[in-house]
Amino acid sequence: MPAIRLPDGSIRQFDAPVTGAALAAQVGPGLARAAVAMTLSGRLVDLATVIERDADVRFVTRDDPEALPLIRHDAAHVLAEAVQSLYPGTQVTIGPAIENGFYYDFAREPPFAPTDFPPIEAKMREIVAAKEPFTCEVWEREKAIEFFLAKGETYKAEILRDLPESETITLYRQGSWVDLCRGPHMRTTGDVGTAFKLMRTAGAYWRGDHRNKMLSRIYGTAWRNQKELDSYLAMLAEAERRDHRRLGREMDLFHLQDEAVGSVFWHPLGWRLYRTVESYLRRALDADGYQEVRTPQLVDRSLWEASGHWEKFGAHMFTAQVEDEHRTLALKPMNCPCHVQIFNQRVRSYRELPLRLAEFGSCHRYEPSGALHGIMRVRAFTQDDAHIFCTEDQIGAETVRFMALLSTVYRDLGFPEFAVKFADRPDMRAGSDETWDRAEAALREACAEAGVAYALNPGEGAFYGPKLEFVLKDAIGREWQCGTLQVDFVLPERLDAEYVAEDGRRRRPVMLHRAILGSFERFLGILIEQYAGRLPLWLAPLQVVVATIVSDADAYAAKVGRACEAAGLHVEVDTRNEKINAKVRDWSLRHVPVMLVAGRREAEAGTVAMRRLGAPEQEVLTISEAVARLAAEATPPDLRSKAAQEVACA
RNA sequence: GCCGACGUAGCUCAGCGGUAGAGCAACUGAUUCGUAAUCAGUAGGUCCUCGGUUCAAAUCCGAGCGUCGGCACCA
Repeated sequence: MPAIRLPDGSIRQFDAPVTGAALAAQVGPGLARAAVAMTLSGRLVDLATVIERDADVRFVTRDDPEALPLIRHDAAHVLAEAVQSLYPGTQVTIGPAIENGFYYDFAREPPFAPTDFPPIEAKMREIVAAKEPFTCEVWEREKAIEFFLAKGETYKAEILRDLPESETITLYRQGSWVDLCRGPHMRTTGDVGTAFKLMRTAGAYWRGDHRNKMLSRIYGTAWRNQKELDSYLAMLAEAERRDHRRLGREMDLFHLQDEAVGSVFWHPLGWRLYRTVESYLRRALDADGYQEVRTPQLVDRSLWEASGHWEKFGAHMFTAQVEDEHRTLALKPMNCPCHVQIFNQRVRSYRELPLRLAEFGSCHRYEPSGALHGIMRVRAFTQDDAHIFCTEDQIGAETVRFMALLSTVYRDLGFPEFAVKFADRPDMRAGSDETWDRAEAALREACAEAGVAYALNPGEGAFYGPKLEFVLKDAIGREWQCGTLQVDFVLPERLDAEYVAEDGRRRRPVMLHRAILGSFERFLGILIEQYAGRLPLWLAPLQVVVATIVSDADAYAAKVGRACEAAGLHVEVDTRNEKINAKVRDWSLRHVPVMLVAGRREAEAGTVAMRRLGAPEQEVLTISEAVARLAAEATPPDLRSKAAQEVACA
């Protein structure tokens, strides 16, 4: 007979098995009203679950953060019921809770459009108001298949057929509507509440496979209360203002146009930002034992065939024919094979390892049209690429070293936090299973040595080796792989790289492919969004605007501008015949971090009124004080300690 | 590539069969002003492209291109 321990440590003894709901009622009427689910020895289950034996039980109320996935999953069921009652003949497939909401994939021709949302949402609210109880039923597989087939639900039948033998098959009923579902659910559809909203439609392949039929997906968002929903929607609106495509235009950084799809036109200010990051990174690589190289843009197809890229990615490579030579050249889609060519130019000794070859390599890939996204997914981009040729037992030390470098760079550029994923062998791959076992084990051990915690990303490795992915998020929380570290035993073999070992025998080196930013284009897009355009002074391409209040101060403002320039600051002098209000507004909209205002008073006193972007207050300083302060702040982080030392010595 | 939405002035958008519109930006003039929009005037458009329907197309239809949101892809 169950003895049930509650979170406060108290133990309740029962003579017979008891449901969670009954237990809650016994604990107190308030809890019975608030509880929507419970954890039974750590597992989240329905309140209706019968507790048969001794267990730890904790109730989840609707206000708990843990209730959010339940609200969202229940909302997906309510959506499906609403859709099937309004559009008979629509088949249901799957409908999970996701971050911020839920979706449901339906099979229907024609697919749903946002114009269908008002009636669907209205129906959903009816279903919620009806407070239909969720009840769980255990079915036999064959019966369940028959049941769904009889309803014309072929997708559900297919899911059922593919469920492992061991799986208990459960159906959840809400009112007259039934769905195959693993659960858990809350008590009734009423627990979903009213803080939900259908957001958008999308096409999605059945089982995520492009060879399958495309289903019609409806995305929704759902929250515990209206306040949470409102703040989520406000966050999305705010994120729109941070969009790098919008900021790129507002700050005059870059543009894209139809004649060069997927290629960036960098404007002067954007290119300055690019160069600031590039210079910073080049200093970091120079200091960390890398040797920078430069390799060709156009390379004969035979090299790509040898590396295996032609077979796997040939269709996504830009090629060029040379008329009087019988050759096909490809614009390089990546740099690895070229770096191996440099390695292979002479006999290498083990003494040279690890050999780190770096390149800011300009690459072209014919990306599928639907993949393009602003400057974050483009067809022409520049990787901050490097390949480390080393021995198998140097992998750990190189990983430790790389993690230190990457962490420093990310921190300096404003990303103290980042996610790490471990992507292991994909279905389509080069190299034997034994090779993959070794490569994956080596990378796992290297992670342990470097103290890297990661999430698994199964089957997502490169075709030649497992990889770590360093993931950053954009303004609305979409994840982008930026940095990477890949362990490769395959390409050295295919491209016949070797070195002479201590014992005089020839050996294959291991190749570590690694990038920190990934591509400048993507990283700068994320950087712009991360800072919402308000870049720290050292990164801002236009750092200071000197603005006059009256034209009598024009000559003085020019002098202030020259002082800034002399200190290496990127400055512009605004002597337009506009009110200071208008100038402040104009430059604020362009996210210029500092304004130095010069009116009659400042011109007479030899001072400037310094104003930070977005801050209402000002500080009056002498020219030299203002410039010295700004110049110090505009020093890149890696040069700061050095600059401080020089000051100390002087 | 697939599903859907969208494509009108530099930007944001209105117009949805009958001679292309607004606000902001730009340009010109006046104004010399104290920290997020001074006033007035001027100029600016193969209405994405091609084809079709029609007396007449920005508007209706078709195809293409591009962008956006997803899916798939991402060396």
